[in-house]
Amino acid sequence: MEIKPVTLKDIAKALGMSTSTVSRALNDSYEINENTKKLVVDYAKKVDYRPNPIALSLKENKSWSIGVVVPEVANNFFSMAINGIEDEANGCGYHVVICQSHESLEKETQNVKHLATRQIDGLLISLSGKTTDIGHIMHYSRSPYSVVFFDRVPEAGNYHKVVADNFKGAFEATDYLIKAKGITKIAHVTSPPSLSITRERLEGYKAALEKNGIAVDEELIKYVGFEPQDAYDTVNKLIAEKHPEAFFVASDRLALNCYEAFSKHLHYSEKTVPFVGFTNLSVSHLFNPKIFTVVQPAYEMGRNAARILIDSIESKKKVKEFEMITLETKLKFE
Amino acid sequence: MEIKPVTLKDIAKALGMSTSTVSRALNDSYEINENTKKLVVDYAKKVDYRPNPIALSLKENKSWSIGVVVPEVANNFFSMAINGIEDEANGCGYHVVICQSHESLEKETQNVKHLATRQIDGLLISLSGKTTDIGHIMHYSRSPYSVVFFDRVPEAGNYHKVVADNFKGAFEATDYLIKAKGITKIAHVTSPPSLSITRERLEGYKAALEKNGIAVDEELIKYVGFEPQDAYDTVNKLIAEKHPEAFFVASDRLALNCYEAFSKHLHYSEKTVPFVGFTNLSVSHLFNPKIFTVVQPAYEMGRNAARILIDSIESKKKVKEFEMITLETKLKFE
DNA sequence: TATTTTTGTGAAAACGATTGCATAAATATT
DNA sequence: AATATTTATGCAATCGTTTTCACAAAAATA
Repeated sequence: MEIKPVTLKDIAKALGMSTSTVSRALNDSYEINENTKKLVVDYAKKVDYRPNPIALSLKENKSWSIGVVVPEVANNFFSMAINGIEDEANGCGYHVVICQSHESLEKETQNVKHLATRQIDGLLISLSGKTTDIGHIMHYSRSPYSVVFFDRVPEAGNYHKVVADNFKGAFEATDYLIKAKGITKIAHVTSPPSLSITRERLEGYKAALEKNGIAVDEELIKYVGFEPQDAYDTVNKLIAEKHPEAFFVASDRLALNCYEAFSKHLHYSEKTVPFVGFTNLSVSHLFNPKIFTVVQPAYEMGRNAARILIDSIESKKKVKEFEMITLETKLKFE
Repeated sequence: MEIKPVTLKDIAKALGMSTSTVSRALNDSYEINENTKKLVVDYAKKVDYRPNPIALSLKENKSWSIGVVVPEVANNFFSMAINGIEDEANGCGYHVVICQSHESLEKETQNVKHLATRQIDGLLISLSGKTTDIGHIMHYSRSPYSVVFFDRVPEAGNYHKVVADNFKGAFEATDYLIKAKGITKIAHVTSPPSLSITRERLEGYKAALEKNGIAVDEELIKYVGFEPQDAYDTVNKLIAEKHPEAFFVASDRLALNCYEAFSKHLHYSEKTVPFVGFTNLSVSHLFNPKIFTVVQPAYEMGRNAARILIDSIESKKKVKEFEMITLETKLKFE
């Protein structure tokens, strides 16, 4: 049953013309006689001719595919972001190749190299937790304009970036705990300080404390790696040693791990110790004890990142500029 | 900074030989002199030569990519399955192109056609909720051996398939409710009957009832569409009219929607009315009231499906056979 | 009617790789 | 020394398109 696709040559032979004529007819070239055109177009439709995109790619040096590197796919934030990326890219005729760095720099480097070899037209990337510099990424990209960083972005340098307003989101969450709940001793559990999101959210947290005249207690701030056990231990230790009046956990996966430990301390969770997480879990409102969330516009971030990338790929302009988009987070505190 | 990749021709020119020699040297052909080989290989490494996969694809009529069509990416089961697919495929040098049908037959047809046009070497697909026949899928595939169905598979016909043991999973869950909890009035809320998973899980549910000498009450069995509101209404109605002693919801997304309505009926959920869902939510154990789950081996299903597909693509054998793999589910009832 | 212009078409090169075939040079065999 | 064989390399075709160039035939102009 192996079906062999129809080629230009097949059509040319069947119609007794040259491939050039057929090609031009299908591309509606002005040079081709209307009758010939109609003949070709009708026949092509009849045999369900579809141009071989691989041949086109070779000719045009364009793969019509964009690469995506994220730490994990099975993560609410990233799967929703990928959703947005797919929608935007597919709508523009691109397809999307996804790779996972699993928070490893080596894997991330491999991914980027593999994608480059695959002739992607551009790259969307959210950095791994171990990444501190982006030489390996820029080295394999066609140009600095064919890379868009999202969520976890490099600090310095001119690049396309799409991020959530992490500072503001963290500020508002913290401010709310202080203002509405009258809480001052808020633990902040966060990801490695190498990540942009870590620093920005921490700054938001600190700013809210300071604005409300509360001294920052460094012992309430904990950096945690990506092992679930680290999260459990950290929460248990915080509870034992510091008795925080609220928890604010700064990233998606981390929040769930911390929550797990938190929810086991019944004397804590059953009292009104609010638990806030920067997370995109769609079912957070079903948790009990309650989990308050700072929600990132994941889908929109993905969609915007893809939009910028495609614009940049397709722009013929010599003089380009880097775009930076910051999207608002939303408190889900009901 | 636009970097142009090094080609065979570039190397040939630089080294004053023909592209054929360079190609053969890099492919370690026995015909090439060892000195020449070394010269070429060293130079290639120096300039970071990487063969253009698009040119290779064109030559070999092989894209080294496989297509995946699922109803939704942002769904625990599917994102974990995709995880398995990616791992297996990437390990074998393939990349993966993902499309979402959003439970629509039209979208599914578009996706399959688009992927076919993209020259994919094979297809992994989990059918949309509206799909009742697979003509549109087989029409666009290279051969029936280059398609693997997983999770939601067509009933009849010889095809590659990877599924969970839905019957057994549903049977065990139901049997447990009866045996361990002494419950007889169990509501079964499920997806459209066109889906294989719906029918198999329903059969498991019924078989467990019958084995325990409980008559099947058709009014306790509800088919629900994909709108969240349908799920809410169904649960509310069931509670109002039938007062079930337990809920068993047969699919991932559906279970969460039903649970949402269920958890609002405090007089219900606070009593010991068990809620069971066929779901892969990683955080189900954090829910309160408790949610019991029948967990599918999503990662393994994806991995196996990709494995079968790639074996089938790469097998040179003329005589092939269809593979059917059934993996065990796991009760998370602690 | 002779010349120019327009119109429509085909041959061939290009994209980057592989590979069957031809062939020159080096070596082995008689 | 003459022939046969091996070794190492290059030429050219191929995969499916697009596109430049060339060039007939037809139409328009002189």
